Amino acid sequence: MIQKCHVASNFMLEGIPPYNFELSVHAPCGYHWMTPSEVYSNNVIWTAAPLSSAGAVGLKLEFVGSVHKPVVSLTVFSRRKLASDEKSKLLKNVERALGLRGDVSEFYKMAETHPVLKQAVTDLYGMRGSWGFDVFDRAIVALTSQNAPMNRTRQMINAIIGTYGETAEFDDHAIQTWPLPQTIVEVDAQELKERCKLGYRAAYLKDLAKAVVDGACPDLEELEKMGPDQAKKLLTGLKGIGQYSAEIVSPHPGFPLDIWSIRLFTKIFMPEKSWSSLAEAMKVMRKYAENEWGRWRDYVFTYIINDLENLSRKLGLKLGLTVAEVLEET
DNA sequence: GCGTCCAGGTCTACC
DNA sequence: GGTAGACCTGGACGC
Repeated sequence: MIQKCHVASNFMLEGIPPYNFELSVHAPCGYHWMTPSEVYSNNVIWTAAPLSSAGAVGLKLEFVGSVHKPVVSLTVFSRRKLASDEKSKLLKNVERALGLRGDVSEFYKMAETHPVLKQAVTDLYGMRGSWGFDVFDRAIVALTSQNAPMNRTRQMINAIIGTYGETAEFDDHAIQTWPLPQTIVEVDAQELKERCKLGYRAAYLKDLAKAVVDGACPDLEELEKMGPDQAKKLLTGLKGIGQYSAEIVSPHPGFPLDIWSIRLFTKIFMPEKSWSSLAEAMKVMRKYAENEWGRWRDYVFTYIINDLENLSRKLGLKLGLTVAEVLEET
């Protein structure tokens, strides 16, 4: 559905330094920040998000501060004036996705203790690792990442957005964004499977949409209020969401190891160890991440993944997995 | 052009 | 609690 968004509201968002806007919102980990069709140019990003009550809203974010005094000017374009609760939820979700209020000084101090982390922090100074608008789009990314190489994940995501997504027309841009869960609930599972090439994931996606609509799956704000364990337990209780997906969806720190990232992390942090099985490596690496980096383990994950090329070049690490190689391999 | 193999997370059945 | 096999699809590869 196309929403012509004429009504504009402005907000100024201040962050905790250091903050690098481009590194944080421009294709983090080779993916989108909010939606795949967003446009980034010279410290401005045009993107969109789906609001269940008001449809797609256009978002223009312009970085008007500096790394040491970060300020983002946000303009929200909607088809009608947003109610105060809609505005409040939208602002919370955008601020969370920007990671503006996150203080990373403790992480940077911790990173001093390991040469690889130290280098990654130097290369990506001020980057945040947050992304996504709410629980449903994060869950779609998690579901389509299961059992699929990156190219196929992109293909499924593009088909879902292209077929059932919302489009916001604003400020000379037309940005496609995620479908509302209410839309997916109404779609026949077989149609979803065939049109979006989802395979067995179609049933999971439909169940998940129903869970979001019914309230069985809370939004990110509610998940944030829960403890990390409670949020994870709730998410893994949903059909199609296992440990990996729960760590992608949950707003709490996680370490979403998959088949190729486990090779990468064990190579960097446990190069001397040999493994009897992949399952063993996963278990040990997860425990290591929790013990060594605690609440910062998601930052370790994001910084390493985003800095593969630099780390290979500057530290002479034979990771065998630059971004290009990972994309090629997957 | 056709057939085969591979990638990858979760669920289910079974031990 | 641990593990094997099935679930889907597109792309790579060999013939």
